[in-house]
Amino acid sequence: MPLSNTQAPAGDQVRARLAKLEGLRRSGEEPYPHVSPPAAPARALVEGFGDLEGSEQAVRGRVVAFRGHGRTTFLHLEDGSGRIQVYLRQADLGAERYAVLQYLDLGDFLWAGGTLFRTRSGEITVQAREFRVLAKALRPLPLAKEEVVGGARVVHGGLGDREVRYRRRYVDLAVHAEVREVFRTRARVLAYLRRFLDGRDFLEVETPVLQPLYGGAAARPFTTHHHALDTTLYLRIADELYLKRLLVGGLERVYEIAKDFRNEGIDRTHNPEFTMLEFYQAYADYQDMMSLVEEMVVGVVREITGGTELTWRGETVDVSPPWRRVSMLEALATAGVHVAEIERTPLEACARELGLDVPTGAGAGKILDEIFKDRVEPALRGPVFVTDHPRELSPLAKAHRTDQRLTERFEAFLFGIEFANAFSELNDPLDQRRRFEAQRELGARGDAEAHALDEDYLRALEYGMPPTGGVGMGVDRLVMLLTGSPSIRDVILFPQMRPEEGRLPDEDDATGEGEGRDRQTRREGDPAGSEGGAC
RNA sequence: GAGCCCGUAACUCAGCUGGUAGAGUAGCGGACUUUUAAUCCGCGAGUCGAAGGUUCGAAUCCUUCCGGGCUCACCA
Repeated sequence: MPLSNTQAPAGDQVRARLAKLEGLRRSGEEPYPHVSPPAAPARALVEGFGDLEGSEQAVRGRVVAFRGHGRTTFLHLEDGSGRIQVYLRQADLGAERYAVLQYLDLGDFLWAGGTLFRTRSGEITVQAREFRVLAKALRPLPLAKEEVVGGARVVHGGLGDREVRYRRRYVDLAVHAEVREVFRTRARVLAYLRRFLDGRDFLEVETPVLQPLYGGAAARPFTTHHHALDTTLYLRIADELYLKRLLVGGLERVYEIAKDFRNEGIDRTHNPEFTMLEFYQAYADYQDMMSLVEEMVVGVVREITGGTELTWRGETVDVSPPWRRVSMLEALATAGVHVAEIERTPLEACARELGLDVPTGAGAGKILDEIFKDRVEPALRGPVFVTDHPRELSPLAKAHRTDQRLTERFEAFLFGIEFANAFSELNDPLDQRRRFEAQRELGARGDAEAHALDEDYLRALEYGMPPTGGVGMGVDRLVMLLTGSPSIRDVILFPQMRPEEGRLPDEDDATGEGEGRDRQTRREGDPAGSEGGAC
């Protein structure tokens, strides 16, 4: 038994629980049975109490509160539906079974069966005739206690350290029902988006995560290597170019909910891997896509909140269509910046005047974007579509039908956060080649995020792609807004963190140095072993 | 990458201008047959993020490092 090794560093609480584990076994209670007797959801019993009072019922879940009173014990079980109280009496269970309760802890999983009743103080409760341990917990959970003070719910305890909450999400989830709720909402958002697109004849597809050439966005990629092909592969930064190849192939409406990977900084709105919804519709342009985005967003807001208002960080907006649509140049003019020419020299002068740094190697479009971000973006409370970006910034967007300096593009903002980006997709292969070449020049001048030239994509366009509207939507950001989460980390179950230095000392001890090393050796030796092995 | 802040028991935190640690919850022991932050009595629990330095003496002061948060920058 490696138990002794685990004990010392983990402290007295783990030690006590290990002792109780043995106590359970000694009393003939299997601490980790394979199955559970059937049980009802806690909420079903509470809500259906009117009809169920006095009936035999069973519940199961995690022990989240425990109050012993000598020959009586009250505890609360929490399952996926909610909480319910269980009342256990020595008189009902018999002295021998009742004594087993001393080996229970907060955090254990338990099944209990008995009569449903209401206590003197009014709480719906199962008066247990029998119980079963379903799984023993060896580490203490920082379970919160709640009290009601003057009608307000006051929570004591819980897990506050954000680092621990993100790193040990299982604890965060186990202890905070509201965190579980965020991820249920996330799932509902995803389901709604699928339903919305499926209902409009979009086909859900899957395209490569590992790509020989990355593209579809301006970003630095993660690089990896395929051994058998002996070739460099990149984790996708976007699936755009693949989806548009499908348009060439005659799939007129496609979408993908894709994990994208960008080798960039991490902050409140950026995680290195994130979920992007991209959808493309043949015979549509960016105006059509604006309408579709409006419809989609108001639909998902209705789905989640029941209304059309969204509140985030103390601000409330109404997402009912139509949203404001403002071109980049108009917005700048409104902000007092009049841009006569999209030329490098006057723009640079303008940026300098505003006290902005002009990155070396920045083209006219980039400078315009800088000015925009500084003067306009912070004031965009939304919902709003910012449209018609300069060509240079949008190498995959079709030139604007009335102004060749611009493209037919929009970015959608809510609360100043950009959550969608869309174009009338560029389907002129010759223009696309020129744009790629311009990007290559930017790259040569040191822009690490310049788009790569993708010959196969150009070849695809040369076969002919219908006029198409396309949208990329940041799902995580959308979920942030829908759940009132201030950080993207609150809507990603396991956000990227710096690796923990080594393993926890007590876990090292539990596994044993030698065993850990063994395991690694075995894994590394495996391929060689199978080559020359018994088979 | 820059600035500010944080890291003390399982959890939430206190520890002033240096004298090697405290509270509540959780845990352990005891009392208690309708409690609900149950209550009452008692007890234990900590490489004070890490390493150096100053000092007779460091959780406390200094330096560096590690990890995190916020703001900014970067990032459509």
